[in-house]
Amino acid sequence: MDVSRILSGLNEAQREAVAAPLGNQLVLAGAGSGKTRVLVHRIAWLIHTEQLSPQSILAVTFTNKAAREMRERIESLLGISTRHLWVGTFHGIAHRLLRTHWHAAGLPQAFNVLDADDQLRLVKRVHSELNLDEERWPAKQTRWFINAQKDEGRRPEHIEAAGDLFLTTMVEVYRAYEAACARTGLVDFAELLLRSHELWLRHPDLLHHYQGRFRHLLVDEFQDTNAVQYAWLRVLAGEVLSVTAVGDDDQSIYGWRGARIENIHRYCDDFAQVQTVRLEQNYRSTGTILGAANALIARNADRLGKELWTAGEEGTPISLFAGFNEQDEAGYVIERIEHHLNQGFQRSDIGVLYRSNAQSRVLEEALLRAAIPYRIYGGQRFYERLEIRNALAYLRLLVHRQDDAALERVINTPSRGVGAKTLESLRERARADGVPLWDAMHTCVTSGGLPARARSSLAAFIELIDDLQVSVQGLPLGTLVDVVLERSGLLAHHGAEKGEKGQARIDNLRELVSASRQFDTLLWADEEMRAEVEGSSPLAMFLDVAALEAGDAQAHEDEDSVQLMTLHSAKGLEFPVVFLTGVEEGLFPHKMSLEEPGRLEEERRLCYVGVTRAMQHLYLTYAEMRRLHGSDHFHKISRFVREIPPEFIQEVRMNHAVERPFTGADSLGGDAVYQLGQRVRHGTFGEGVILNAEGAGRQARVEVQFDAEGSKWLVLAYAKLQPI
DNA sequence: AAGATAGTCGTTTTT
DNA sequence: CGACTATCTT
Repeated sequence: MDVSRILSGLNEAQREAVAAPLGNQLVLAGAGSGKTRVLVHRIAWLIHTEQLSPQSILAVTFTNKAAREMRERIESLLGISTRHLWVGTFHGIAHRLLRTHWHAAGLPQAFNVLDADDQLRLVKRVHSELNLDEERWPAKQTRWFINAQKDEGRRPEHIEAAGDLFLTTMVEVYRAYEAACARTGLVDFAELLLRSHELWLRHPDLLHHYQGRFRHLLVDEFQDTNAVQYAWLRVLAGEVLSVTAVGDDDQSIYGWRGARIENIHRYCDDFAQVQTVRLEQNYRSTGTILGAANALIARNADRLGKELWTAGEEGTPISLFAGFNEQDEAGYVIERIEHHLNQGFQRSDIGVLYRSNAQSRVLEEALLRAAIPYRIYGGQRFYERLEIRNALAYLRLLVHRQDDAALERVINTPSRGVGAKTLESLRERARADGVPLWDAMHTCVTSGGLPARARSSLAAFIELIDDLQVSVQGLPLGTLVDVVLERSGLLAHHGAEKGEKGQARIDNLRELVSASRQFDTLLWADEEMRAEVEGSSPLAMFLDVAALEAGDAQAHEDEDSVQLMTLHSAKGLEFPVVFLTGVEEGLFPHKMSLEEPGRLEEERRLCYVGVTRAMQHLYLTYAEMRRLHGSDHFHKISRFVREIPPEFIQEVRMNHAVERPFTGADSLGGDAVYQLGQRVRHGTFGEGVILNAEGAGRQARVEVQFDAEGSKWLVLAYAKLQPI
């Protein structure tokens, strides 16, 4: 492969970034400017032209998906295996380091990763041990506090809390929580980062080893790094390694969970001779969409400054639609979706975006009614499902008996007569002896202090786990998981759930078996990975994958479908047609963000992200009246819409497609002619008068002012109205 | 130990 | 309004 291939097809700025001499570089990559492409080609360039060996490159991303994509693209560009290249998420890399250097990091070899759900349970337990009132001290708040502290790199002893009841209490819980984690060998997500940072600081020999191994570090989505991640990177780079930071300050939308946009500025100060390259040519959107995006983001202060441009078409104006209410808004979205589908777009070419998840329902219902297949992002993911978490808990116990979080989850699932009281005495025993629950359980069984029945239940549980461990010895991973599901009684337990739930749970558990089998196959096909199993086991490695990667929300759904998601999850994606719904003051920008200017700017960046997802057609829609939390809200149009110059926007006429008089189904299933002002009778609501109408055919709806019930929007096809 | 019921709360989310 | 939880009931 020759060098020209690495540079061909790149624009001047991209080429500059890719072919820069080895050194510190900041790539400010605007939306749709070919950021991933530059990263991938940069790595190829370093290997090819700077003669860096693949193992001397470390590339860090935020999501597993991004890491996977980068790996795949490097492989296809260079035609080499990326096995020796370190590409992964911050958490994944930190985890790998801790697994390798567990001893130096002060962890038990078999430590388990604690996910958000188990973390909350643990916090609750610590709360009750400290006799904190759940009312006054919500566990979620404490979890948030602990994670925020860890994200900032602070241990309890770093927090100045004197005289402040809130802080003193939080620090006390933080301490007790840490002690519980240490006792039971559990490491939460933030801890992975914090501890591997401390690993660098406390073991200069290890740090030097890695500084010798790596030559260059690349970080994607730099604007999303938090304080620990930045510190980790800074220490690792030291004075010897160079760093490519790629990011876009205008797309920083995770400030609320610790991301520090300032890290981009700090990078320029802290690292020597940073060369900055701006990628401003956009290959995604029309001139109109970019004009709107540029104008919008220009309202933010303290930007590094960037203006997107395109060599392409101006395109069509942005459509702005005002609905009466959210149903009306959804009706318009459906109508336009159908229009674009008729034009020849695929359903997957269409993205429907919203600020908060609660908004998805009305849209879903409308899509369902119109029989348009859709896919909704977000929601519960595979490894987060109850039955899967239960199964993983059994597996975790097999690997690591000290895992209290796992033990608590399954000791009585399925129920085997270990109730709340027994569990409470177990916890007390564990607390008194300063040991994990498993050990306390042994003590209780042998030395008494419990009713005979509870003792035999516990003994049976111990035997179950120990027996499982023995009988599972030497089995291939898939079979092992299968046996555990069967013998633990989980399969029967979940299968017995009524309705379709039971079957769905069984299906998911079967899916887990096949996922583990697949993982096993992959593992044994790979020399390198097999080497890593030394000192570990396929099961332990599978559990790590499950902990660090939540999996997809929907099981392989491959039907062409319209894509529904929040603005946050839309980052990094693009669609020929985009609907940005609910552009209303209070909703977007969200009312919680209105007070602090900083948060409002983040909302604006979120809007910028939304607008720049669109390639050809962008729709902004809002509802004049919206039912939220059971009451009506009358929102004004979002300020963000006003911030877009009017020349880019075309207001769509309200009451579109209304035909008056118009026809629709009547109570006998035939067609009837209706008019505004006409009196009608409804089966349940009684008599009323038609005030308003919109849509046509199956979608035709009318607003009826009922004499007794007030006014309601009804779909003619279902309402079975009788003209009077 | 399941099932019913009352009470609460209501951005955004990855790892 | 409706999803989720905690608590009470059988």
